[in-house]
Amino acid sequence: MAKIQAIRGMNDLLPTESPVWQYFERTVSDLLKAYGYREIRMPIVEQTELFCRSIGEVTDIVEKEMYTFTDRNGDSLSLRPEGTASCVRAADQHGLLFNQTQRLWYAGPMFRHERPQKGRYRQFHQIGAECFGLAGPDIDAELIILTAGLWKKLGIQSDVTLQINTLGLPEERAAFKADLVAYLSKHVDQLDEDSQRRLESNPLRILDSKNETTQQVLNDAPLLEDYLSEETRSHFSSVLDYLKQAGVAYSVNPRLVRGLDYYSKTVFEWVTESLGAQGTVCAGGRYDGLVEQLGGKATPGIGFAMGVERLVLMLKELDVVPAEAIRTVDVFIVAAGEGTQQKAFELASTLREEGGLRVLQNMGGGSFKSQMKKADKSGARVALILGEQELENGEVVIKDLTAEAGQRTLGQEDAVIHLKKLFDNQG
RNA sequence: GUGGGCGUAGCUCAGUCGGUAGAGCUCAGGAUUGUGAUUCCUGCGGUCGAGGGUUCGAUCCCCUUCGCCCACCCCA
Repeated sequence: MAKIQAIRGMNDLLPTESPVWQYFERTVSDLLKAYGYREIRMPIVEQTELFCRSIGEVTDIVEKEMYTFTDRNGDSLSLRPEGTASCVRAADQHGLLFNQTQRLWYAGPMFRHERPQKGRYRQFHQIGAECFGLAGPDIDAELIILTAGLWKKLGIQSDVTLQINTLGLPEERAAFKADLVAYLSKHVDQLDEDSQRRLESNPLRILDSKNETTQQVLNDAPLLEDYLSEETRSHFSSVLDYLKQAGVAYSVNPRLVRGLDYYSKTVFEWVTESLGAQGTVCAGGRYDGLVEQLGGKATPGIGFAMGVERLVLMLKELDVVPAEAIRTVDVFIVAAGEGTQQKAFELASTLREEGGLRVLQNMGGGSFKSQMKKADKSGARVALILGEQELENGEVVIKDLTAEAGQRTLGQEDAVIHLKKLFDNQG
C-alpha cells in the first residue's frame, strides 16, 4: 500500500520545531498586547467574493492562487489567501467599526496555490495586526515602531531593513497609472516579457521589475511622486518624521508598490538578505478605502502581516532563539530499583502541582545508565534520582545536567523546595 | 505555469566502470553489579522513490512517472 503523504507545500510542524514557533508567537502577541491590540479569530473559509472585492480581481492571488471550491449549497467559497479582508469583514459585521477605533491582531494559516520554495508554502502562517478608525500619520508610525521593536526583542534588528513608500490616494494613483501605461506603451518592445504582460494586468508592478533594460526604460517614466496631492505628501513626511524621531531607520523606495489593490498612502516592507529569494518578512500599509469597498461605512484602516515561516527560519539561521525558550522539560525523574517508581509518581505530581514544573518521569524501567541517558536526551535541566537507598532514607539526589556541576542528596521535602526555588530564580 | 538540481537505513551521505550495498548519527545492550553529555565493543535497521525497457543479470544504462529542493513568476 502506498503511503499517503501531506499535500505539496503544506507542512507538518514537528515537536522539534514547535517550541521555536511558540517562542515567536509568544513574543509577538506579548508585544501586540503591550500596544493595546486584542486578538480576533476568523474562519479560514470565506465567500470567494470577499477576496475578489478586496485584494483585486486581476491580482495573481485571486486569479490563479486561491483554493476555491463549491460547497454543497452551490456557493463559491475560498480558503483565505490573507487575513485583512476577513478581519475587515468580521469587524464590520459585528459593529466593531462604528464610531470607534479598533486595534486587532490575528494569527493563523493562509493558503495560496503557488509553487513552493524556500520561505514560500501553500499553507503558510501569518500574524497580522489591523487598526481601524485612525486616519492620521501617527498611527502609521506607531505600527512601524511596534514592528521595529519586535525585531529588537527577537535579536534580528541588524538583519532587517525597512522599505517605505506612499502610494497616494486611489485617484492620484489612477492618474499616474494612466500616464505610466501611456509612456510604457511607447516602449513595449524594450520591456521584458513579464512586464509586457503586466502592462495589461498590473502596470504598477513593472516598477518592481528586476530586468535591467526595463529599469532603464523606467528612468524616464513619470514619477508617482509628481501626482501626489499636498495632503498625501504631508501625511507621508509626518510618518517619516515620527520614525526619524523614534530612531527607526528606513529607506524610501519609490518603486515599492505592493501586490494588493486595496492599499493607499503609506506602504512598507521589512526585508532581509538572510533568507534567499523570499526576503520580505513583514509587510503592510494603509487601506482607507477598503471598509467602504466591502460595503461598510467609510473607515480608515492600516495594518501589516508577517510571515511566520520566514521569521522562524530567520531566527534559526541567525541562531538567536534563547535556549530557555526551547526547553520543554525542567526535571527528569530517574527511578531505579524495587518500589521506587511508586514514590516517583508521588514526587512528580508534587513537583508539577506545587512547583509548577515540567516533569518527565522515566517510564519503562531500564538501568541507571540508560535512565540517565534518557534524562540527558530529554533536555531537562535537572535530574531527580531516586534509587533504593534514597527510597529507604526518604531522600533524593538532585543533579544538574547542564554543566559539570556536582550533585547533592536532599530530603524529599527539601528537594521540592530546592527545585522550586531554582526554577523560580532562573526559569 | 516555466527552468535547474536531487531521490540509497529513521536522519546525513558514500558506493557499485552492470554481478541485489556501506559509514556516521540515532536506537537497544555491554565494557563500568547505582550516574548522562567524552571513549571502546556488539546488535537492530534497506523491495537502492515507483513502473517499464535493454541484459544471463539493473541500485548503476535508457524511457516514463511520482516526490522533494532551489530559482523565475508572485508574495508573508
